[in-house]
Amino acid sequence: MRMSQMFSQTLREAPGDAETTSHALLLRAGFIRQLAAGIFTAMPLARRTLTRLENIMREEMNAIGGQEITMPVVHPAELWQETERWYQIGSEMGRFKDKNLRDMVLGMTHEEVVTDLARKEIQSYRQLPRLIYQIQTKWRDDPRPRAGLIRVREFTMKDSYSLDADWEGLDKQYRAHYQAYFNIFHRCGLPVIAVKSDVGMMGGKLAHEYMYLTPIGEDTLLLCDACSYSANRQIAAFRKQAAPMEQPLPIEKVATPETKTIAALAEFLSIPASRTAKAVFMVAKVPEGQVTVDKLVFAVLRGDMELNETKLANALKASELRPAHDEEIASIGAVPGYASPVGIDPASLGYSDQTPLPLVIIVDDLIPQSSNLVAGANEAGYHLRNVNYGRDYTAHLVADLTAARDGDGCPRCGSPLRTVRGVEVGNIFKLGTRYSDAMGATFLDKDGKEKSIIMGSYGIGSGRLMACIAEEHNDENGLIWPVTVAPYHVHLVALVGKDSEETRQQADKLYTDLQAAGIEVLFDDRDESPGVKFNDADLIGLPVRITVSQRSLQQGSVEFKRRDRKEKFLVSLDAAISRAQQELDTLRSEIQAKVVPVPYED
RNA sequence: CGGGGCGUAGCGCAGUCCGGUAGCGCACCGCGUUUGGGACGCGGGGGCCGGCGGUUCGAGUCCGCCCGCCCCGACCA
Repeated sequence: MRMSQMFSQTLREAPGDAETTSHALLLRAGFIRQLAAGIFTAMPLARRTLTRLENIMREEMNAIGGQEITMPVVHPAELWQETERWYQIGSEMGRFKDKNLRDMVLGMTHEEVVTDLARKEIQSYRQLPRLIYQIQTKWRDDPRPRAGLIRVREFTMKDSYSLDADWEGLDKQYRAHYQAYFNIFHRCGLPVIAVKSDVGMMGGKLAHEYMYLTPIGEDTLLLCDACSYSANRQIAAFRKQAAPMEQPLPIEKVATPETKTIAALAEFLSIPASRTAKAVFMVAKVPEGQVTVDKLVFAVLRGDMELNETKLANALKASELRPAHDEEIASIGAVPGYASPVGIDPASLGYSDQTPLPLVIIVDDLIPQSSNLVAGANEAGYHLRNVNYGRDYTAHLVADLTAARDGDGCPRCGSPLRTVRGVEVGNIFKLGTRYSDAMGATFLDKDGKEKSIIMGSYGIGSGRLMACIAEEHNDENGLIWPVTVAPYHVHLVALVGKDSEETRQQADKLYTDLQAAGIEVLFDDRDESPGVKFNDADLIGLPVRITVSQRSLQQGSVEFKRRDRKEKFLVSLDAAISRAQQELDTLRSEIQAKVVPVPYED
């Protein structure tokens, strides 16, 4: 490609709203342009990188038996109603009506369409296992797009779906993806870790997320350096420090003026926060069939713990959670700041006039193991000492509700956990029969019985992957693309002075010869000063730069420079092509050395 | 959805407090000079100052409503 002909330009200054490195550099180097919040155009350079990423994904998917298909972006709503996700997913789903006023969905993922395909195509166990995948546009109307390509609304995803006759088959395909995904990221030069994760809106049994660790990440992960336990904070377990059980003492009401927070209460009574119980009120949307019911949730945690909303939502099977308003709290007779489960009878409350919302009382699993806690008295300015679960109150549910924190004990080995931030670049889910049951995707097994197809789904966002690679590989001058995903291999810079027609001709010839040798070249043939050309080359970040100038030609040579190194060196014109091949091969083998088997962690 | 910030030329910004015919740098076009780390001279083009409404003789500037974009949080893959 001749830069004089290229559609995109570089920018000297990044737009002011680009705050993350990858966003600013991709904009400045002319890779991406924004159309609206979370909606971007891939310009020619980005398009080439994306194609390379996607081809790596194709190779790895094909290697584990994947067959590429393309499913529609627009789906009839009926499919999503069959699985009830039409009712469970909120404003994140793009919905519209076609000209016949039929409800339609913009695909945010493709389980429904795959399951519909499977129930039509698959009749026999002889047709299983299968693995299909596509690289397709998704629309998820995220309430808050951010950081350039890291979190967007419209994006391209490689999504694959496994279909199996038995659970062993699913496990096999899941493990095949587990390694194939590491291969993909490693071949793209992106270091990642796999962590156990929440299944979220996908439903299903087990999930891992592939995390690129970076401070700009929006997920918090807990890692154990001792035993390699790793999990998203949303589901991370940890060893809770249970206090020794004591003989239950009689309840005692104490005046505790102006102690609306746990910290204030603990200080006022001179006790550790772990001797208190904390009340957290939320309103949960809980799907019941085709309707969603709002429920007031009264969650009780030990005072030194923090609520993990994902764990709470999972325990309640809630699709949405929000903090309750004070009026809602008051409606059950609790007093905000001094709320207590004591004296609130879970059985007597329900769909009554006093309580517009049905109530669910749920306690953290540490609470039944904690004796003589201080809890609210449901009266402003008063608390109760020696409150004991079971004796003084009970709950509808007991579950793990608390968020793991930095330094908490690893659930496996007890060593302190460490928190890091990460961006999720891929995920794998064991869906099981969540979709095939709902949509009647069955097959006839060997034994003549009709069974549900067992499914898995697996995704990698290509734009986010490109952004993470940009975030990882750059310096103060610009991007530094791994050779496997660089838009071109070589940046050929021609420094053509006034009286150097020969330089121009040599550069043109080298451009043609490099391409003839199968090397992809970006040729800076523009009428620009050397400074501009070198700065643009650094900004765009192709792996190898070759400079042709009168100065080097006088020695019969051209100048080579690797983008990731400082050194420059001269190579004779005759040897330029083979040296370029050699440099690229070296770069390729440096990356290939990182593509290694990764032990499976369940 | 809550909190904060910002919308003036392709990009970065000034001008808004205190109303009086819209500016700077880069980029862009033409001519000439220049060519190893963001050159120089001369001459040019480009703006419904986010939108609508109001106040005023007069609004980029004051008032109201709306929209868009960014950041933090909630949420989410």
